[in-house]
Amino acid sequence: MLESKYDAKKVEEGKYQKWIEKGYFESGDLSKKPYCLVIPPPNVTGKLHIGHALDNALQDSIILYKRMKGYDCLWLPGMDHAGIATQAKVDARLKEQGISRYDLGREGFLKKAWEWKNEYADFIHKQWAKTGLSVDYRKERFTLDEGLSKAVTKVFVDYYKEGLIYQGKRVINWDPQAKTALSNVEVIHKDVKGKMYYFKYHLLDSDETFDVATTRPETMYGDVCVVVHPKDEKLNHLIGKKCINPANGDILPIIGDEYIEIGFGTGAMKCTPAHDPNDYQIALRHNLEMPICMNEDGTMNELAGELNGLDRYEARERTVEKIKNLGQLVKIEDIGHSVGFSERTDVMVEPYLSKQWFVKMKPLADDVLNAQKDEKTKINFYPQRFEKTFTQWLENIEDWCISRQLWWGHRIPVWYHKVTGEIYCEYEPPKDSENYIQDEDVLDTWFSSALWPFSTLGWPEATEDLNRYYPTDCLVTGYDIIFFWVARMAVSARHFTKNVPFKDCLIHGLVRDEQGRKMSKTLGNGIDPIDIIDKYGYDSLRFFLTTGTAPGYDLNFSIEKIEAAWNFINKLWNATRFVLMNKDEEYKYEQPKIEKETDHWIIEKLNHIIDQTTINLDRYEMGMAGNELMNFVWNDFCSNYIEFTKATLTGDNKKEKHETLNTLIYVLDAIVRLLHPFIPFVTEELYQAIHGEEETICLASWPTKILCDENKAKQVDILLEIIKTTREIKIENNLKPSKELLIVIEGFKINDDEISILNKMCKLNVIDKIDDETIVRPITNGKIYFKMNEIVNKEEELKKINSELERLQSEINRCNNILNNKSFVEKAPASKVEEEKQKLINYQNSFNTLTEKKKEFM
RNA sequence: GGAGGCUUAGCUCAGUUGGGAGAGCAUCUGCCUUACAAGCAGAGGGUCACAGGUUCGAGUCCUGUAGCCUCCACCA
Repeated sequence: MLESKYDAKKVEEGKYQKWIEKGYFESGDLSKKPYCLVIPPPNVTGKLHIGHALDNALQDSIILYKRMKGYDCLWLPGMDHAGIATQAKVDARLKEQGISRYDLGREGFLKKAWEWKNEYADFIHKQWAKTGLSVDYRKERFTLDEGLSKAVTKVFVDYYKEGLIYQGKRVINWDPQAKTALSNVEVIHKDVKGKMYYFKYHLLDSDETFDVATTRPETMYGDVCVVVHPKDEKLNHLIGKKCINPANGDILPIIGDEYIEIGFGTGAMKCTPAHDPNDYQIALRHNLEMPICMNEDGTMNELAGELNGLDRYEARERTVEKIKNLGQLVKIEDIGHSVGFSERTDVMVEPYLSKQWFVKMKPLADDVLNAQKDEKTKINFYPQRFEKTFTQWLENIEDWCISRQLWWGHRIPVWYHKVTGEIYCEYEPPKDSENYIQDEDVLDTWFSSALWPFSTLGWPEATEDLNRYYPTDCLVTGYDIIFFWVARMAVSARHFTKNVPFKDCLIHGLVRDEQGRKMSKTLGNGIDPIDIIDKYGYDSLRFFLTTGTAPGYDLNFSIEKIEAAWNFINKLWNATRFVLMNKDEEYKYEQPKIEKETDHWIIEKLNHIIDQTTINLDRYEMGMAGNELMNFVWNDFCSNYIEFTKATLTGDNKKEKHETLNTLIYVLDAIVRLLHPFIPFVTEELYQAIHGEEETICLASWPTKILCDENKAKQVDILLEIIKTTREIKIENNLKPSKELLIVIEGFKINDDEISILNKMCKLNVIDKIDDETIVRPITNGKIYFKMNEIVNKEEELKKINSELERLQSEINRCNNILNNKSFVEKAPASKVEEEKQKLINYQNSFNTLTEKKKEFM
């Protein structure tokens, strides 16, 4: 017997271990159609947050649903080494111990990093277990696995040989804390308050001066010229002349370039090719020097003279001071501008000239864009609008800087000949390795993630898994990593597998806090999913996460809604408890016969909800599916159907009672299965309560419909009208709910079953004739007379009748208007016209009923 | 500068081929009724941001306006 309250802790304990032991989540049943998801691999940097919980819950719901639908489901788990993020964490840990990675050396550091990885992988596994992830652990992968590393090497070498990877000296985004290059997407632009410094520049051998503005005076030590627009009438006379850099007294040529916008700022711009991408382009055009004035850690180098070794921000202040002392500081303006920060370390990114490896993205992106134009070769985005985000990024794509000056990651498979400097780039290291030095850098972590859907299945080997499960069916991820990951997977999959990496891409939003703010460490408003699970259970959290919002939109965390989910589960729990406690020793479940009208009614509702849930899950509308299910369970099943059955369950007829139980259990079982993708743990508990502990819902199939008679079902809708009307009458007339009312029904043939239901549900009995005080209420195709022993408050009743008549009149007018509208009758679908006609008849009936009654009060 | 989104009941939000506005929470009234008081039975509450248009019919499609939000790109 189930306890009277749902206890999530008890329910969820131990189930996952059992499921895993029994191998319920293992793929490979070749008799079924394959279905495959690969998990977006979490970084081995820390605990999983609520965003992971959302992402995983959605995937698990899809997988559970598909498994019940009879697919051979592979949900492939794995983790990402997360190069820069993990290295930063390990660095921080070492720092606590008073050592730096340089003390350990590359090998020693990597050992520490693997220790870190194992520790956090363990942590992540525990969290996955708490959230019931139905993944196939036999297929688990890690991005630094041998197989995946092989895939990475192949991709690099092939790209290189095809001329799609090249090495080049460029101004890239430099993270001075991690001391590595970054790609464009790893730079977060934030609006910050800054200062614009205006300096007076002197011409060489002349008294003439002009002003130059900059936000970064510290880069002046890397300036090579001053640029004006050749058509700028105020300034173009300076072209060809020379001026003096106020920061260090260098002589700078003044050149003309159309990059400058006339009228913007002072019209003259200082040019620092090694520390600004635009200046770099100018320098290329004019064949200028590109001196670097900073070190890798963001301090100044010897070019800065006496400021050598100072941090870039301090150097800025000192430089301004210096120029001020020269009397050449014109003004300082407070401005707001956008500055790039490193996504991982959050330090200000320094544009920095350096030699890096790049992927030529344009031709690769074009292949994806072309494939996207064809229904047969495209990725389907849910919601669709994200396709535009995806394609627009690909259309404007820039080359991808893939080398990172880190140790934790896939080492670049490039060797330089010690003597000739010749590049060796092959799948295997050079045989005469003593003559070569391998490139020190590793690859961007996203380089390996970009291969995830196929490298995890064994590519480049032609494995059975790859053959069977690729392309994968769906990828579930947040909109925040469409550029980082989704687009790059699409690119590498198109190039190397000539296919999509996944057929569908379900995009979800972020989980925000109750006020709709982004969760962040600085705000301290993050929600640890484990805390919620401990308090309410995973099922409540999951129901909230999967049904709390429409696809693609952010979800505000809401403890209220978690509680609402808990309440719902508790409701389901108690409904099950009620059904099961009515079983007696002689009872044995049999397929229900569906004879009573109420049985037809609930089966019809069940059929409908099976259809709806299926449709909604097929298009990833978990929110709609969940809400409709909840309404069905709560209203149709609990409030109505269970209440209907009480009439027979409390009676003496055992056979009838058992038949009722058959239907109850039949519907309940279907409900539990329909809800399994949403609330996996409690549905297992209830499933076993129904079928016995040796059974498991993990192997159950998706419910199917059975026949029922819609006309019989419709009778029950009228019965519900009677019940509702009666309850209203009681409240309106201050009658105790327990008081029995006697009624006469016209226009509706009621049977004995229904009479006992009425009596049970609203203390109502049907008689043949009433001749004293009555109230009349219309129902569909008929009316009810209520026998009132107390004297009816005629005034009140008349008021009610009048207002109801008014309402009916306006409804009648509305129907008439529509039906008299020729265009409507001609153009609207016949069913719609018929519907309106039927409504009109009902309204008129009701109107007549009340008009008649009104006369009695006049 | 480019793109996308939002504006619906007091609050948080659903509303998918256009066919009479929904949920949860909150509020009010009445109930311990053989599961559930974290419950049950009722009730109130919305010119669906604004203005046009298409249509027999618009919360839903189109155009414009206003406010808010997000992403991308950015000028020293």
